[in-house]
Amino acid sequence: MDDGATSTRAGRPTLAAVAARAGVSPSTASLAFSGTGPVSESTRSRVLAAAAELDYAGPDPVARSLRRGRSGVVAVVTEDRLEDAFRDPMNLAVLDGIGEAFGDERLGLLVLPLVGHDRLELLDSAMDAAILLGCGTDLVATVDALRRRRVPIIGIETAPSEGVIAIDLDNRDASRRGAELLRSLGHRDAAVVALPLDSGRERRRLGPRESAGTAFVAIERLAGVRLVFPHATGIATASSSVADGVRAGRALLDVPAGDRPTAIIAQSDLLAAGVLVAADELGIAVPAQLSVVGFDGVRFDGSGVPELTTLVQPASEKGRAAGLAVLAALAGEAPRPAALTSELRTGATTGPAASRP
Amino acid sequence: MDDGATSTRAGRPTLAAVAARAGVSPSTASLAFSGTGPVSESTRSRVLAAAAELDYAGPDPVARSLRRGRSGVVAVVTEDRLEDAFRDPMNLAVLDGIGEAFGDERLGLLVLPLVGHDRLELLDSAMDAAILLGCGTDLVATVDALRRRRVPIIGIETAPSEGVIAIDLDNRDASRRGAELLRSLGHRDAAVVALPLDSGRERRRLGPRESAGTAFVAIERLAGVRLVFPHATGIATASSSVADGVRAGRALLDVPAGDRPTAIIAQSDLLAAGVLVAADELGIAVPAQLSVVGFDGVRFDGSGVPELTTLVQPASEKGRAAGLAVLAALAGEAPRPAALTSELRTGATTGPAASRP
DNA sequence: GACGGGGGTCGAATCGATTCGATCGAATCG
DNA sequence: CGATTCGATCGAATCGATTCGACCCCCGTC
Repeated sequence: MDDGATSTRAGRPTLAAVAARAGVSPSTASLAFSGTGPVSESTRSRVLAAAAELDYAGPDPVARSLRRGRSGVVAVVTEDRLEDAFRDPMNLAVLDGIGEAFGDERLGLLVLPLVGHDRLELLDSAMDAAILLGCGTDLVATVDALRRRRVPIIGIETAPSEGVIAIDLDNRDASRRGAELLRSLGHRDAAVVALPLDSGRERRRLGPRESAGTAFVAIERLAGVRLVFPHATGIATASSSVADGVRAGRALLDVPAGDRPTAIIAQSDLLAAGVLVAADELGIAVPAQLSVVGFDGVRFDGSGVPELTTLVQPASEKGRAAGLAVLAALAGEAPRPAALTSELRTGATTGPAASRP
Repeated sequence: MDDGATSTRAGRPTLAAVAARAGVSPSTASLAFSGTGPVSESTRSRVLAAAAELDYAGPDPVARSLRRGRSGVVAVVTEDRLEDAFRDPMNLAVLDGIGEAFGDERLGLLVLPLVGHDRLELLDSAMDAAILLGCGTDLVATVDALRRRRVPIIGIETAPSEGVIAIDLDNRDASRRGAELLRSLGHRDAAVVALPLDSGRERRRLGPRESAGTAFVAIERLAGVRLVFPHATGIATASSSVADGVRAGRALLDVPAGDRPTAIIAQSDLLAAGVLVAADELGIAVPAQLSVVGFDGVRFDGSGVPELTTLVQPASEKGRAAGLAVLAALAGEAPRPAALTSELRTGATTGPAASRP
């Protein structure tokens, strides 16, 4: 049986061994470690001494989890490669908020990028709860798999789904407010630079209507814009990054001046920053000739990006809400969903529409 | 016993229940799921049908781990808050490299930020191996705790330590080469903008000698520079970010022209980018009046940062090497350390030393 | 027709702890 | 002084699977 592959555990002392050495029963030794229940001080120190002699690291987490029915692990499920998922500063803030909410609870974060062909098999890890972070595409399959595991599921900005505790953001309404600002400044229309719309992640023109079931956030934000500019069109990017923003910006702006939009609504600040770079390249003045609205409220301090007009979203609040929802679910309390709101911050990238030449 | 806190598991069917329903023994049902061993096609489908009827999600990962002695989880230990650790693009690339190396092995990444007062308790999670990512400060305590767990430990750019499989980078030599480029361009000295030096993370002047036992990478890179410019001094930043680079840059450059360094060696590209911003603010021309060297080889595409002269490090290679080291250790093979090298890439931010006025 | 072999199935031990109820001695109280 | 209670400890069941060896039956072979 010892094929060398089990070497991980070779020679690891067990609680029983420690108990034997200390001259107590395993149950008492367990009590001494967990701190629960009454154990005399002398016994406790005898057990700890025996543990030290054997170089015992404490109760095996796996065995403990089995017995307790808790693993102390919360999965963060994302549909991106890690590199992409965490390049988005908003996701990082969310992660941080989660950790903050956990506080003293000893919960580890298991990051599960559902990418590749055997995607769902990764969900075969021990977990006490799952947080869906950047999930839009295969939500149904993922949620089903998790539901079968009887694990609380928290969805951050996911399409509503039975049994998923929702942490929502007012994506649609916030986008509408951004668009309204532009309209009030005299803009008659706006082009959209959208977040990735489907799992394919290819860059493409936005159609007149985008089907749901793809990236929920992108769809919602687009819908908000179209409440104000019904014919708004634009480009769906391959990722939320400055580089893709530059590409989209060039595609929209590097055209005869008459065809050029007077305003661009980017669905993230990284994309907006890219659009600004593209405008700069092409000699288009912002906000004199072009207004740009972002989304997120990323801090670009010191990196030369002008202060964006953008919708500031409470990203770490999202994480905190998700973390609290996990704790509540784990405590057997009622589901604790949350709905957060974004705030329009007027920066230096929006201004009155230029009169068309 | 059912205090509501165990609700996670309430009503979850077990393999035994599935077996009973399918009219087979638990052992056979197990075989049907694991695919190991001989099971007739009819039996297998009967078991799977029973599982579907009971909405059984497959064998409990915790119980399986206990029996198998493998949890399928690899811990990534960092000494930063997640937000800070992952803001560094190099760490992201490493993470991605790890995932890439794992390939088809179903291994999840458990992210453990060792921060806060009860730091080490987080290591009480199930794990098959641990990768030390941004660890410099409390290496000894961390390594001890992991060693007691009898878990393979992979250290990425950590100070050498017994029992830690090292994935190293030529930090010292690479920095030396960067400094030599500057010397060959006529620079007589260079100021250093260093990565954080201690866990305190406060910004401060570099002393003439920095003690080891703190951030290993920063020390090594500094030592490399001092092989060429023995009296090099500068500023230790609070974090590797553009914003902190700007602050450090201002502190070094906003002085009477005679006191101003002709060259700055930043220990990361983010810091270097910040220095460039500071120089721009102060009207200092790069590279005419100031040469700047970075480290990492971050791609700033499209964000207006000029092409840095920098030491391009193979970040995802580091991750891949770490991942392979994990796999080797898990397979019971001999330790597989790695030593990677960086390459000097000459960009547009270095030039001949300006003759002092 | 007896025997060997192999595929399919099952029993039972095991992984390493936790925890409930029982036990036992000592201290408290009436 | 006997009864009661409380604190400390122990035994044994349990968590949910995996896996080794045994067993059985059917088939092919000599």
